[in-house]
Amino acid sequence: MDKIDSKLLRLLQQDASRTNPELAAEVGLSPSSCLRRIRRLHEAGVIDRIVAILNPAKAGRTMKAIITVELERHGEQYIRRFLDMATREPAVIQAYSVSGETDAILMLRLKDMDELDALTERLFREETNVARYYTAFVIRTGKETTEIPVG
Amino acid sequence: MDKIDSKLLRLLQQDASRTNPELAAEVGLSPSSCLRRIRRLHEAGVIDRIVAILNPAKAGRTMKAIITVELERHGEQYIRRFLDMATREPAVIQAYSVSGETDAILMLRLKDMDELDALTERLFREETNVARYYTAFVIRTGKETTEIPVG
DNA sequence: ACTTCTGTGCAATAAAATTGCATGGCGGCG
DNA sequence: CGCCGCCATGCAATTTTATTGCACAGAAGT
Repeated sequence: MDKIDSKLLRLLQQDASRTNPELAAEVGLSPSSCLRRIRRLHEAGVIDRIVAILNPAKAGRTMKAIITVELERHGEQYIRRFLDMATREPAVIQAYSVSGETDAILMLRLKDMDELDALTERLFREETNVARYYTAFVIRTGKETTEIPVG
Repeated sequence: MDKIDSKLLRLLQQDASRTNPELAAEVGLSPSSCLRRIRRLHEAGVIDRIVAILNPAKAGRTMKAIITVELERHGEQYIRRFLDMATREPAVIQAYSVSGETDAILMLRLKDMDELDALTERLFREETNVARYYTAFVIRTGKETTEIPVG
């Protein structure tokens, strides 16, 4: 993981559609060497995967909501059960168990209110062990990146 | 946006490193047609970008934290100012202004506690107009996808 | 029924990815 | 201090993929 690797990671996190010769030129290597480094980063698991990021509005998912959840019983197995249930929902794009007052935080990507209604109905009925939950709607997105600082 | 487009979007959201001939076979099209569809999705902005997703642990950013923020003065311009400031922090990977009790929610990707300390020092000093903030550390990640449900 | 538009497959061409091989730098060891 | 081995690099050859022109077929509209 030298300087060149870091630069490659930064570039690929910003735009992985670039061709190898382009990347090679950017970091000052020959295409073959550059390719081998990228492959090595893949194999080492530093690069987990390459994905397409959609424009939510144009993909028909305009609403975003963040729900903080407090459970009734806080045992590890209960939290796990709730997280598993939340994870199965396609609209849930992030699901975490967290420290502090709240037990879990969910990030949702929704089409409309009806979808939220149906989802909360499924996740927060009595037998799901949820004591309280707070729904916050995203008004403005200041930043939303998949980029992790490297180096 | 027919069935084939949706399938392409699903596939590309899961793995955009696939070659065009592979994708074409998956959706039952010739490579050239498939490529043209993908290009069209790009041009239409449905596909925003192609990025590499790193393994946070292997990239040296193991900690994740979520901070909910309440501002002292809630005016639009204050919220905007705070969001802008948060956005400039590389460790902040998501920054939203939200409805409800809290004004903003930040998602952080951190190397260690020192980094968090330094960051809170910068973001939550007196003149930043923050009344209260709650830091929740992510204990377990149940789900974390960039995939938006399509179709 | 005719025209038009749009998407498709095929084939040719250009570009990129992949691999073998030889070279050179760098660190460890004698 | 010099020798040896290791690893990354660049070059070149080969395979694979991306790209584009072209003609055709189906759907929609006139």
